[in-house]
Amino acid sequence: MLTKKGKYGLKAMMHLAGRPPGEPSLVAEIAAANDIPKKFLDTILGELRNAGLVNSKKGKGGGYTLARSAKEIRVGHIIRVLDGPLAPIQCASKTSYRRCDDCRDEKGCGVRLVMLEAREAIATVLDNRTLADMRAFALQGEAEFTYII
Amino acid sequence: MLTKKGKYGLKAMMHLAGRPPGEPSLVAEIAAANDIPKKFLDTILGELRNAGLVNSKKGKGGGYTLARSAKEIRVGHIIRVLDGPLAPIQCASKTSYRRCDDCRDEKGCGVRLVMLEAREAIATVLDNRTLADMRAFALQGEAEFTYII
DNA sequence: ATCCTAATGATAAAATTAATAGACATCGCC
DNA sequence: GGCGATGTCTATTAATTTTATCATTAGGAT
Repeated sequence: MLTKKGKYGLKAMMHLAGRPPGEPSLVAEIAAANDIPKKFLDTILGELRNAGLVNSKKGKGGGYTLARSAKEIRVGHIIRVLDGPLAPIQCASKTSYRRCDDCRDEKGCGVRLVMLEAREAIATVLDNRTLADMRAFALQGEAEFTYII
Repeated sequence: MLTKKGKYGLKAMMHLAGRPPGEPSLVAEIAAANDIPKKFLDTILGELRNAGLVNSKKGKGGGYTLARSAKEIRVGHIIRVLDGPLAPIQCASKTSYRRCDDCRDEKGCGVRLVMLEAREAIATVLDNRTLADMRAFALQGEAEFTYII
């Protein structure tokens, strides 16, 4: 399960992806638009900046912008930064493997082997979907919605 | 990420799957064999029993057994019982959907749409893999291991 | 220089969830 | 009835997540 941090982060990134490139958004603005506690969002965007996914500018006319085009930002990357590894279990993670302290014989651990499959499945989705895809999905869903009305 | 509860539960189920069908295992035995705190395992097996995945018998000669054959127990089921929904976000869950309180327009929520894909990918793996598969994996990994030696 | 704006950082409080322990009840067999 | 096992209930501890408070730093405009 994603934490709220992860969810908020994704929403904030979506928000940024929806602005004309280069035009910064204020944290307060993003927070208000997405029902996110402003201060929490501050730290979230801070982490995303440290990870090189967004840029920030202080002072008047400042705010946050995407560091790259939305096409070049993968959903999996955002989630790893905010919520940690995608794998259901650390010994099945590729980007941040760690041995289980319990678990005598890792090679013969069925749990791990199944979780490797799961990790693969998750990563295949999340590392191939970009912010741009996500945004396109949203607009499409939106359109279907208004069409029905 | 799985919690320890989930991981311990899977390991315990593997343990049961490895016994001749019908022959009960003691909690103490399973706990010792897998480095699981006995009391914690008690409650885990309790939940698995309530979910109908294992049977228990008290008194001498008692213990836990699988409620069905290992081929008929899906990994996804075990995880759902112990750790909750597979979906990365509740509004993307099929078995226990819940709306996000934030999120004005669910239809047009890109995050949700991508997470629906992710959920699908995860469930495809975990709902098709059974305890028996997991055990087969383990034996195979084990074999490769000893082969290398 | 000074003032306003906005991000930054450090810290800590509150809330939630996860992980474990203990004591006692219950059940079933011999 | 006594022993060997699970079952239940409660409490405690630890870890993590979420939010709030307050002070700081940097940039731009006047």
